[in-house]
Amino acid sequence: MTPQLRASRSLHESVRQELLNRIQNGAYLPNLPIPSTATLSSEFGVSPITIKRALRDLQAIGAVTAIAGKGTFVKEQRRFLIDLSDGIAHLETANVRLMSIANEKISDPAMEMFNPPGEATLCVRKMIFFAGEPPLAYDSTYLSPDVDEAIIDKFAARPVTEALGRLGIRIRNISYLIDASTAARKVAEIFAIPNGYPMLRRLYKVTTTKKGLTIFGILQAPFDRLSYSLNIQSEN
Amino acid sequence: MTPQLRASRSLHESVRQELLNRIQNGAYLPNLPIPSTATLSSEFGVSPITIKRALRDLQAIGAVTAIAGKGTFVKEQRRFLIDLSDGIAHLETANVRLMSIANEKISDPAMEMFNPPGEATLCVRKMIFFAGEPPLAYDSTYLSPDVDEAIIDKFAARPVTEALGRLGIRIRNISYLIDASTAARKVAEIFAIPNGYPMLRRLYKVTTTKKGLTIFGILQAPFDRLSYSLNIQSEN
DNA sequence: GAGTGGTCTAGACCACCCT
DNA sequence: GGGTGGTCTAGACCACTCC
Repeated sequence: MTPQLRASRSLHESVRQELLNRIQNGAYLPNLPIPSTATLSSEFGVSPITIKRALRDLQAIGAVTAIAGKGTFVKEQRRFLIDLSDGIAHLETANVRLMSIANEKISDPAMEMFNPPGEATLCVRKMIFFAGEPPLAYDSTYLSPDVDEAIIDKFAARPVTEALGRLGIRIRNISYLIDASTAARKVAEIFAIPNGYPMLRRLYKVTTTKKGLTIFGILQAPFDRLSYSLNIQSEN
Repeated sequence: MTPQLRASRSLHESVRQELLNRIQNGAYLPNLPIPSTATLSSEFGVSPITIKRALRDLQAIGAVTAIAGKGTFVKEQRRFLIDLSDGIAHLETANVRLMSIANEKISDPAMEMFNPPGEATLCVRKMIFFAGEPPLAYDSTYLSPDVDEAIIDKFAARPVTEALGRLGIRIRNISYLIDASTAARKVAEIFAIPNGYPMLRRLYKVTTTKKGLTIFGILQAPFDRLSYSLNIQSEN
């Protein structure tokens, strides 16, 4: 019954590779549980601890989700694609859930590229998701503390570019910084992903035609939920 | 001597958080070793295994690098920034090391968005790096198998857009897909990073004015080495 | 109550580096 | 030879879910 383990530098790595193959081959199906740690332990003839180690690595790369008391489930892979070719991240059909509004300084070091204001800003944090699906992204928008109440309300209710559209405010320029990061504790809780899970981030600075209104922010999503496309036509 | 551990859901998480704080506070300095597992074990009053668990998590998020036989070192954080505003990833001053040239089919599922050819292509794989620095990126370029020898040579020696420039071939259109991923075994070895390490990827499709020459490829880099910027001026 | 995954510990062995 | 991190195992306890 003991399957052939791939030659590899370590046992847990071989186990991980074999389980991953089964997932990719369809031997284990999305949204269904894989055999329990105890079962796999006897099947592979290795310690339960080694199985757990392999499963933990599979969680880290987004292949499975473990729920204590229930089992370990194969994760369904479905990525949302945002096109940035016109500078706008189109999310008109998305839902928004406001998480918090607080006075806060912009602290992320990657943000320094945009020369953000040193003083405290008004930070609007929200989740972006589609009905019936796991949360897509977490957005932190930083506004000048003296903006109108009406503007804050719009940013609390809709994604950035759509909020601007509904307010009738024109965009002058958008700067993006796209990078990958690892989920901090709070973000990991929100998305129900392990601490340190890879995140795709888009930092933005939006300048508008409305005097004094410049918007900074970070939109981040688990790496297996979102990607960006971009098309550039050569001039002439 | 036992320091106060942050209230948290688990011991190894508290330890990880405390060590991360020390790194960010400058108590542990870049490129220098932190105390050994045994030392930390007695300092925190927890099992060495728990320390190892915390250190492994810190490796996974790119905070430290462990070298068996030497110690665990704080990783220096320096990210290279590529501007994509004109569609070109400028890498003129970078060095290139050819890794392999082989006939291969394009297999990455994310690539399907570009409708790549189903038949086998010529795959040129190379490292991109700056002198005296750890490798920056790993590029896989897929060419039609019937391209000229001279063209293959240029792609083996230089980054894609620069190779085209030197060949005097004009670009008609570039499509990008930017996402995050986790390092497969082979890639992890090349970069000397742990298996499953977060990677920032840029998939591309370049169409040219030269008849029949369309280039597909994937450029990937460890998440803590590279990020992309993009600036969009609003028309009118 | 039985089964699940998550955590923590103890102890052993290995490969590697440095002196 | 002594120190380092990496691996594997055994065994225990917990919180949770489902029947």
